[in-house]
Amino acid sequence: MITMADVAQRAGVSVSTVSHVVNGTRFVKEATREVVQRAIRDTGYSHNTIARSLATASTQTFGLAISPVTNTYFAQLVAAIDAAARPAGYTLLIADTHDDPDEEIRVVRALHRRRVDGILLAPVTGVDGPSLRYLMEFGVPTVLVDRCAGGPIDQVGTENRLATAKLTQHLAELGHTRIALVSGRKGFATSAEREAGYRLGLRRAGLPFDPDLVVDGESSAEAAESAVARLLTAGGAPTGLVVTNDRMTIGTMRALARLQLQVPGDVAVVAFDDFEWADLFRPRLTAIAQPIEEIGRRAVDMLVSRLADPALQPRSVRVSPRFVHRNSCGCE
Amino acid sequence: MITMADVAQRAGVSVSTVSHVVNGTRFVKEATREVVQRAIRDTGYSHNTIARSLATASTQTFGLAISPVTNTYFAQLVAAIDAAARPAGYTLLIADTHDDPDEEIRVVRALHRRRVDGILLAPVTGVDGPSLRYLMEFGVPTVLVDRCAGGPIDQVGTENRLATAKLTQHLAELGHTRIALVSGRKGFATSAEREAGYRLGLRRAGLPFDPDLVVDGESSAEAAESAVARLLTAGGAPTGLVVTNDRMTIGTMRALARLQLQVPGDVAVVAFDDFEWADLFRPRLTAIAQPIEEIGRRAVDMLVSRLADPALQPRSVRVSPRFVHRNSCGCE
DNA sequence: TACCTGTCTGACAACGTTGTCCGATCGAGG
DNA sequence: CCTCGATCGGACAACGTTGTCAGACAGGTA
Repeated sequence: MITMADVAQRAGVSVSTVSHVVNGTRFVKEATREVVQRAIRDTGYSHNTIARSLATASTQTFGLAISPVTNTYFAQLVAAIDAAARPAGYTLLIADTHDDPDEEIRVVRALHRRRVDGILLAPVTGVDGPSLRYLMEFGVPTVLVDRCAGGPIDQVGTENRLATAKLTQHLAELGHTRIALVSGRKGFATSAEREAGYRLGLRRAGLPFDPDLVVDGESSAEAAESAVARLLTAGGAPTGLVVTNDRMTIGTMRALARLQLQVPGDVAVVAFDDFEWADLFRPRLTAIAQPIEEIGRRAVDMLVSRLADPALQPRSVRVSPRFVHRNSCGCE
Repeated sequence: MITMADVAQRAGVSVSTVSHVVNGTRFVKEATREVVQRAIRDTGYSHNTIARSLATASTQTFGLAISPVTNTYFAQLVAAIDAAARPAGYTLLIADTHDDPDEEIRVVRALHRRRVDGILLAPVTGVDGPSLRYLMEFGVPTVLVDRCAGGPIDQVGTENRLATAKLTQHLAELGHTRIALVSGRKGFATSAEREAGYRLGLRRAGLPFDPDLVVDGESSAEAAESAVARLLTAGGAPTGLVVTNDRMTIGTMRALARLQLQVPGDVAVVAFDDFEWADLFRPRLTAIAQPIEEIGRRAVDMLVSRLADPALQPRSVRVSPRFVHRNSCGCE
């Protein structure tokens, strides 16, 4: 492998000079610079990032610990964060937490060993979970995305409560009185917030809260499918469904298809997360669209600014999602 | 940051010893090992991968240059490759080529600068494109995935020709005589292979090839949507459609919905790529399912074995996809 | 005692950069 | 002719590991 020393020798200068022309870190006379640059081209020199990182104690890399495979919304979020990090000069090291606490702490440690400059995390656990404790103990610059765990950590997520309330109220306004919630996995910050929003919506619509109408979809398609099937075949089945993420929407749709139930005729459906194919369903899905680009942008901004000033007060930002009105709710 | 020297001092041993207990690279007396391990715990030492990489000239990392955001099948492939690489002791550095030649060579260079031990690439360009030339020139261990560019490089992909022929023949057997092809982007190896398969299927069914029945979907939903819309509103519209990837299937479905055409009544549809929601469409999509796990596994195996023996002859493997028979073809 | 054979651990030179400190050279001003 | 800045480039010590080469020590044998 060609090193700076090889280039230096060929150019007849020192390695310092080569380093400085590569990085532009100090003025080098035009003529010398040209000689060096041509030596770089001639030798096909490729800069060794590893050595640079060791010398500068910086990798220009952010770790992203998230579970994009269990969650299509997260997959889009990864793309958004990547798009935001690149222009800021950072590469992403993506690690899949599989939404599992044990795996989460393992990938967080792995990211730290690789000396990423900062970590973006969609946490499975809360502030007092091992991952967050680890990150805080070692002072790893961190920002939480999507799932806002609370505590003195930078975080950015969607405003979940009001949005879910809106979904619920919308069904109520259409005359539904038995509105069920397909709830996300216990422990995720988003699940609690969306359930709170559901209750708020019910209250605002003057509807009573019935615990039997809340089923646990565990944030997965499979669990949601069976939970919804059970819900709809039991007595006192609801006429409206509020589903709280895209995976569970798929499960819900599967259950509905299996039971040969028509949407919105037999049961109206509204959901959290608008995904690419949502408008291909018949009828088209009424949904809450999260501002994914904005979340990605804000998260990266936050991390970059924390690196610049570690003394900053931890910030928590909530971005507003968009209500996408289509037909699965029963509106034309 | 805590270093091995700190741990060594605390344990009252040398850094060599610490290194050897960390890596298990030579025998260390039980008692000493325990002292070191407790010092590691007490100090909260985190191994510095950067320094290790510099010393060993190995990063235990594979670069994966692919475009998972423009392609859901690729997104699954990323997960499959990750799942295969992890147990082999490798981390993935994922870089998005955006299916753009300029971006592709840029990310390939970036991956090389980061000194990944090998590269897995779904190439946009061919063997004589800049990326592949670069990789061969610098002797970077490389395996091509999905798009088999040919040439003396390791590669693994799906058997595209026979599979597409089968799709085409299936429609022919159902009585269709005007079968159109929604073709992928020019230049991708897969596009050419699938088009060849379509022609083969036609030939086997005794049907003539009509160039007007081949439209360019450019491997994207948008292009496919307008191409299919144009195709179906023109004179002599086909009664059967062979769509050659998942993105274009979405575009096709959109066009069909827009034109209020029924599947399979007005037009039968069969497609390459089976995706998660394919069974949620009404009717359910008849499709070719690529063996994604196997491709990921094989690709990683190949790269690992090439690392072990750089003198190996380049290998090219094709894996057989599965025909998933549902209803969009008109059966049932 | 002298020597040998294991067994265990320590010193130290890599690895390929960066950045600081210092020295060389040159032109201008006195 | 000498001095003084200004301008430019080189030497070299980090950075935190790994792995080789040796050395220390204990116990056994002659």
